[in-house]
Amino acid sequence: MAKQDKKNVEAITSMDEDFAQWYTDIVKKAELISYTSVKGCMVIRPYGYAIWENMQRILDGMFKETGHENVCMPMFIPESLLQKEKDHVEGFAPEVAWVTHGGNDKLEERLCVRPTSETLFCEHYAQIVHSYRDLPKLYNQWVSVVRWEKTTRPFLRSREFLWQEGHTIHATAEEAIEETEKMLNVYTKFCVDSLAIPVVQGKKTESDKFAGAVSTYAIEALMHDGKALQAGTSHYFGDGFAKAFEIQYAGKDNKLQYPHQTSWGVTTRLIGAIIMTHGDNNGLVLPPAVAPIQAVIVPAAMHKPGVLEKATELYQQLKDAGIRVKLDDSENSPGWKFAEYEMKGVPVRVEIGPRDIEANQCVIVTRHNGEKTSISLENLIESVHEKLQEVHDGLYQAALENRNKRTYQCRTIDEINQALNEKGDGFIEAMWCGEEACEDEVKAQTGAGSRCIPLEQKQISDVCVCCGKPAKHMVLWGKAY
RNA sequence: CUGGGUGUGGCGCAGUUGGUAGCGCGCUACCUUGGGGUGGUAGAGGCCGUGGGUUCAAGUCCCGUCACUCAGACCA
Repeated sequence: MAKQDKKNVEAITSMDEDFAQWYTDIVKKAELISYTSVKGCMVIRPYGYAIWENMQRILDGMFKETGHENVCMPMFIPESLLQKEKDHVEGFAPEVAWVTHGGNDKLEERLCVRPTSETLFCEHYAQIVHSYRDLPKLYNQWVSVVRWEKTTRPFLRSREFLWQEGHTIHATAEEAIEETEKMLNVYTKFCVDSLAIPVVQGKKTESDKFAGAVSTYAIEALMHDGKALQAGTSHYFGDGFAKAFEIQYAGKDNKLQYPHQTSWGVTTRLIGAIIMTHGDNNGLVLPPAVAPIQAVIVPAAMHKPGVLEKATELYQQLKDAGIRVKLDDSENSPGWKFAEYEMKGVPVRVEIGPRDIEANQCVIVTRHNGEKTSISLENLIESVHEKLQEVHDGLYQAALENRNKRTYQCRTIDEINQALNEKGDGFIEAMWCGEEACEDEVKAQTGAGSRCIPLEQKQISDVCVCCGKPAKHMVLWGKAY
């Protein structure tokens, strides 16, 4: 038994036993991050950063395709600038970091380290937008921001995190609303096609929307343990920021008017979403589209004549075919390598040894289900492509099944508590009257807060789950990260 | 911010009534190894998060402080 079993158990805490500890084990043992001496600030190690680079590459392509340009704003915001939009500053003030000194001299006005860059974009738009001909501006930036969080967790809630923030400005409200919806769809497509994570699109309730927004849209994902994670947001600002920052343009009719704005973002939190959606007790499981290594070649008996040569040949073939492949010819035993790359979530493993070479074949193992297949070396490239697709589809299906299994439709608060207690945490679909008091009451009594008002509505009942008055929307509720 | 846990070689841990540190993994060298963390021999490596206190004597007791972590409240 026991040797392997024991070592595996020691390597990582079981997710059923302690999900939070399992998560922490994975981020450390898969070498995604390392802690630093500043609370909430982490080193994203090469393997973790490579995942982010792949996400960036894919998303950036999607942004460019929808007409966006990249820019880069400074990281400091003067206090007076942050103050200009009232709701915005109230929302962010409690968690900003301040720069008060330059060298030894106290600054005239303190500078905040950007928690988000709406104010900087607005200041800039006021300078460059004068005519309807200047619109729209479709900007995006890839930067880090700082929010002084109290409780921190790697990827899920760190004090500094990497993200992209899109900021666009349009002549009309219609255009801006269309942009908001378009980017929500871009995020959805990215999560489904690249991360194999199913998401629910919805609108945030008044109490939950972004500080300064008219409306906030979000995609919500359900983690393996039944907790919800906000995976991306897209905000419609109307002309509120434009008015606060005095951005005006002359229309075709030569009348001055206020433009309409949006912003949208996803962060390195998506790496946390991948871990908690696809990971298992052997470690990380990465969706092929963003896996730094898509296939790893493990030679068996690699010092026997011809083995390493053959393995190198396979490596070159796969590499030439555009697959991110690694040949591990280190002195570690094959078994050690198997466990290592499982921990790191490599989607496909290719085993090649003397027996295989003799039969002109190799063994392919898929990470998500451990299935082993012998395939002819003639079909190596096609087979690996097929297997990568299989992993992606398998991951998406499993995540979808978990979500469906953990989505409960409830008519009363008692039903919510019953569902959560009997079946475990998950999404609750229940009706809502639209009153904030009821929203708060549901959370107080069940622990499940409102995640969003799904764009795809269902009629669970006619009355509010809390007060019994006529319902306005179906809300998706859940305990959140 | 509230409440719990933890801080001892690179990592994970032990350290009994206070007497000046021990184990496993990893690491280095050599040998061994055919398919799920291969086996062996010999080495290197720590003043116990940090500041103070009690004591003849502190990893061990007391106070402070910092960090990590877990559960809440808040947020991407």
